[in-house]
Amino acid sequence: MPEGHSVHRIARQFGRHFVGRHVSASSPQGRFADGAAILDGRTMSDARAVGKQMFLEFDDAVWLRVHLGIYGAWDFAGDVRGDPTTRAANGRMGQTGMRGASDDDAAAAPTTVVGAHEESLASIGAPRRTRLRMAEQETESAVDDLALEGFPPDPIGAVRVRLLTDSAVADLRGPTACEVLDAAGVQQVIDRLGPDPLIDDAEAGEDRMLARIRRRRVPIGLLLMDQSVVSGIGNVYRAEILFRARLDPHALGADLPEEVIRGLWRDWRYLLGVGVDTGQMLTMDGLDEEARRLALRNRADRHWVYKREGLPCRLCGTHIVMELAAARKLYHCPSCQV
DNA sequence: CATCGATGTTGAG
DNA sequence: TCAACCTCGATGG
Repeated sequence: MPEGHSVHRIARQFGRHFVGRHVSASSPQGRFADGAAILDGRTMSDARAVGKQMFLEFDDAVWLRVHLGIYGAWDFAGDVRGDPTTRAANGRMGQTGMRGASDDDAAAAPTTVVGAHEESLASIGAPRRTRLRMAEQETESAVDDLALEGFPPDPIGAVRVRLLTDSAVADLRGPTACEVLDAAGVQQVIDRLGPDPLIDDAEAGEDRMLARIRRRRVPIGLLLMDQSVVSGIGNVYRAEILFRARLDPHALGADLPEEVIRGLWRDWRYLLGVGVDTGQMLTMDGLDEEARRLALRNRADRHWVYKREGLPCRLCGTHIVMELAAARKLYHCPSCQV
């Protein structure tokens, strides 16, 4: 459910708090008991994201591949304070913003309350925990509850995998993929993926995406979602990138001018960077500051076209159109995007 | 309480 | 092309 930016942030979180640490692995839910047994007791040696795929490496080149799919979520807790990425990785990464528990929500959580309480918890030697699910829960009582909880906290819900160090815990629930692989298996997965702006060299990645789009007589709206064409773009970024390019989703890849395709790659690279830095899918930087502030206030209405079916286009007033494309909702402005 | 839907992918037909 | 997978907050009764 998270698009590429979230997965990169999760990998960063593992890199900061788990890599180099001895890890206890378990499957509280039971569905990954065999895999957890393989990982248990090893030291994590690397954490990498490619597009929406994440790979955690353990001793002896044993890898865990995780794909969150549409429901999946990592829930971090423990001594992870002082980490600028913490709040983004906290909470249920991957839930929709509408349901209040996305990385966007977590990233938007006020930092003052959290910091103050963590400070006091540390000073009394109590277990520290920074699981914060949504800004709305950051009340006095909610934080007091945190203080009463021990470490590690009991798993909440159906936890497929729990990775635990002496001071941090990560719970995985609802992934579409969760499997142990060897190095060759990891390479096989990566080989099937298109370029990722945060992994591939800028020029080489751009050329690769260009080549993969130009030889296909397939609508660009579908190609951007194809992870073998370019990695990490999901339904939100697809709609927003196409609007930002004023590009008709139905235009065929093979018909697009080279410079247009290169522009798509560069915009994706830019948006991904912003997303990784902020934990939010900020796609409206073209708006004037006041309009942007108003739009961001309501998280259900913070994009150019995504989920804005029937609403007036922010630029021309034409009703935004939604259609199903390959069973996914595709939004665009029929007037601006030609 | 039941049902719906979601930032996704796979594989059967 | 479409159902299945999988989880849970939101929604409606």
